[in-house]
Amino acid sequence: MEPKKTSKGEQTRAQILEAALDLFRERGYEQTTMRAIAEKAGVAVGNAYYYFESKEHLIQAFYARTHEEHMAASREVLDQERGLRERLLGVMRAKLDTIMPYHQFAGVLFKTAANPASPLNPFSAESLPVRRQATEIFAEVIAGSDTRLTPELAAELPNVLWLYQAGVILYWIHDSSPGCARSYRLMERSVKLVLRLISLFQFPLLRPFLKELLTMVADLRSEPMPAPLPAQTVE
Amino acid sequence: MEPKKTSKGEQTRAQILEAALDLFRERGYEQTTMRAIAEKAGVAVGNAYYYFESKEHLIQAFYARTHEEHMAASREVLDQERGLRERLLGVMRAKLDTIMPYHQFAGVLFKTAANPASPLNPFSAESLPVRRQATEIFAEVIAGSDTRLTPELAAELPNVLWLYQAGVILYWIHDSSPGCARSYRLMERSVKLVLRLISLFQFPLLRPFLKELLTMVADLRSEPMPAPLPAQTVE
DNA sequence: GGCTCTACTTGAACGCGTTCAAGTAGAGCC
DNA sequence: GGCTCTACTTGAACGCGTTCAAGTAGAGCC
Repeated sequence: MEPKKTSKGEQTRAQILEAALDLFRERGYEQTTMRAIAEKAGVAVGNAYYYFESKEHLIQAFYARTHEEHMAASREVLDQERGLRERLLGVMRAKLDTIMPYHQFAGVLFKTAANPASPLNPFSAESLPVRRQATEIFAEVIAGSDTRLTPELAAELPNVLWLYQAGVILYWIHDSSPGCARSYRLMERSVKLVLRLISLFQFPLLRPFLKELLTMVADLRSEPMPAPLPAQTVE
Repeated sequence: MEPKKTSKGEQTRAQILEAALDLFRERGYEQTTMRAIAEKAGVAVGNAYYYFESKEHLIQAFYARTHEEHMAASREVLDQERGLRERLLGVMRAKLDTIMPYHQFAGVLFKTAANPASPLNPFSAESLPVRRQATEIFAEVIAGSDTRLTPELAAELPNVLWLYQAGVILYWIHDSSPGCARSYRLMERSVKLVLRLISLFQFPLLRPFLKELLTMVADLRSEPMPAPLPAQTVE
């Protein structure tokens, strides 16, 4: 639409981003300097800051990339499978598969992502859109399956599953078994447990318990996580 | 025992640490420079590095301090109460109470603690002693209570409770409600749920489920979390 | 009193993320 | 062709964590 305004800038932006991601892959995040990125991209250091607020913000691009890959991979699974088990398992496996190539710098990613003041923080307002999208995948896992759930459970479950997924990723980040085999095992076994839990909760006996759990979760989510503390500045 | 060897050095070390903690409280972690710490302590910058490997390592001291306070506070509760509910609630409340004064720089704490390559990481080999101690508190919560649990559950539950506690702290870190009221509410409500879960698991109906859950948890814990990835250097 | 050894201490210098004042190049208008 | 405006670009400089070569002071020994 406005090719004049963007084309040149967009190109520079892309050059910087590619240079950054290449170098991150090659030698890791910490070992990559902004000077090196600028040099590889053929621009001045200052220019990188014209396009990206900070070194951390360069990660956000990579983040988005992974997310999109996962969405695509999930779509395939969800178009194929009808069983709740297969759908959940497929989506979870797709997630691990997508992030596997980046395992070596997962730590840094997580470190910045975990900072409450960071825009990369998955609970932050800035990443709400991505979080919502990710939750929607789980909503689809449930909605498109041949298993019928009580409405209350179906309403809150996607958020719980998103949290569950975050837990698995947390384990994965710390996992250095070959090929992250332990993470895959955790994922498979815990999916089974999650499904058992879900079917258990259909028992009337457990209804009051489920109800309390769900209202708690919903209540805690109700007020969106507030903005980063003003006192705390990101470095 | 060796007062000669240590006294002078220990004193300098203490000076630096106090200066650091004071400044952290006053203006936060990021805003405090090593130069400022050194100046306040009346030593040269380089000297601070003789006693502490890095700025991050200064946090570890604070970490240890909090942990000890919590142990003391828990002991009081555990000496008083016999009910499982009261004991767990008391220990969890003590935890929040202990860390509350440091809420403002919890973010930074967590950020470094979350880095798999950091010595502060609660899963790291370096913090195993503290983790074990913390888990032992939960073991005592159970052992000293008037509630009888199946041996398998009693064996694995402390670890699960430690993880549960970590989850609550994670929420607290991101909580900016006044006085962290939401965190306290989460804690109280989730303790109730945990207790219900525990009693639910005494039903024979749920035994196989419990068994699978426990073997999974035990299995994942069995191999200790390996050393930090070699590729990943801490900045 | 001098020698040696060890535990501590210094501060200049380095590397790197980030900022900012000073450009520059092209588009649009006259 | 010149004027102006905007989008982009530059690289020197700053601040801060960290390192390191060069001390220094006291203890123990002769």
